[in-house]
Amino acid sequence: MSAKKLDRIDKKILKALVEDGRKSTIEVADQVGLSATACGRRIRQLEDDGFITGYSANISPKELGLNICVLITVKLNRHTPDGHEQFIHEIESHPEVSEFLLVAGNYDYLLRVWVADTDALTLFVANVLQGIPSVLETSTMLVLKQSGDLVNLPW
Amino acid sequence: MSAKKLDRIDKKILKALVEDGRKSTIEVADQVGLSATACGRRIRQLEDDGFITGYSANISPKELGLNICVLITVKLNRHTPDGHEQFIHEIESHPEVSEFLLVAGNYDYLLRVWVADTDALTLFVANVLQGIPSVLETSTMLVLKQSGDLVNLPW
DNA sequence: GTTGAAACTTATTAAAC
DNA sequence: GTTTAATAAGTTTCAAC
Repeated sequence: MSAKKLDRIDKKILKALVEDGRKSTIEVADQVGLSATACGRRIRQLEDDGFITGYSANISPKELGLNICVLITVKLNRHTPDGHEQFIHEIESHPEVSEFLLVAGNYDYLLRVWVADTDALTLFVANVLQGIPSVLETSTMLVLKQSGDLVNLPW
Repeated sequence: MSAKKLDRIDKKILKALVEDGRKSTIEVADQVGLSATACGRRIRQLEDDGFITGYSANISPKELGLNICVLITVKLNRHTPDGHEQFIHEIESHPEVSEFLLVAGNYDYLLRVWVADTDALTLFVANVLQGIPSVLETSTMLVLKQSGDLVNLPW
C-alpha cells in the first residue's frame, strides 16, 4: 500500500523517468530543478519504496512483424479452479498473448494478442483458444488504434 | 515495417532489455555471450532500426493509491468523425484513463482506467463518461488479476 | 536542501587481430 | 566477430555548508 506520500518534485521525477527510463541522474535533476546528489537520493528512494518497480525497453511490435493486435474476451464454461488453471496453463505457453487479465463483469478473461497476419489469428483462435476444453465462448475485437503506450500519471 | 531480421542474439538482447531496461552494456553482453563492444553496437543498431522504441520506468499504481483497475467498453451513438473527436477530446483530459483503444467488433472503444476507490469510479463513469453526448453505452469490467505487466516476446 | 571532490563504474571509440 | 587501451561521462559516497 502507499505508505509515504510524494511531493511535487517526486512526481516530476516519476514523470521524467516514465518518459525516458534511461535518463541520467543529471538530466532528471535538471528537469526537476534539483542537484544531482539530491535527485539521485530521491530516485533511489522511489525505487526502494516501490513506486518505481523497474525499467523496461519498449519494443515495436510492427518491427517484429506483428501487424495485428486484437483483444479477445473469453468466457469459461467451468467456473472451477480447475477450469481456470487449465485455461491459464494453455495460454501462458503462447507468446502471441502479450497480456491477459482476469476480470469480473461480462467476461472471465480478456487477452491482448499480437499476430503477424489474419492466418495466424485464425490459427490462434480456432486451434488454440477454442481447443481449450474450459473455453465456452470467445469474441475478438480488432485494435485499430492505440493511445500510445504512454502511461498517464494521475497528475 | 520490418526491414531487417533479427538473429538469435538480437532476440536475446531485446529480452534482456525488456526485463531490465537499465542493464549496462556489459551485463547484457554477459547475458547474451558477446563482448561489450559488439553488444553495444547491436543495441545501438536495434534502437536506430526502431526495434527498441524507448525505455520507461515502470510505476506501481498501488503505491500511488490507485487500487482499482477497470476495463470499460464504450459504444458511441454517433459514428461520425465529430462523435469520435468529441469523445477522444473528453477522454484525453482525464488522467485516470491509462490507456484507450479504438476497436472494431462489439464495441467502439475500450478504456483502461485506474482509480483510488469505488467512489472515484462511480464519479468517473456517471459524471465523466456518461456525460459525453456521443457516448451511447458503457460496460465496466473489474480487473481482478493482471498477467504481470511482463511483455511476452514472440519467441 | 546545496556544492564540490574523490573513487568507482560505464559508455564509446579507435586500433589491431 | 574478438581484445585492449584511452577518453569521456555517469554514479555514489563523503565532507562541509
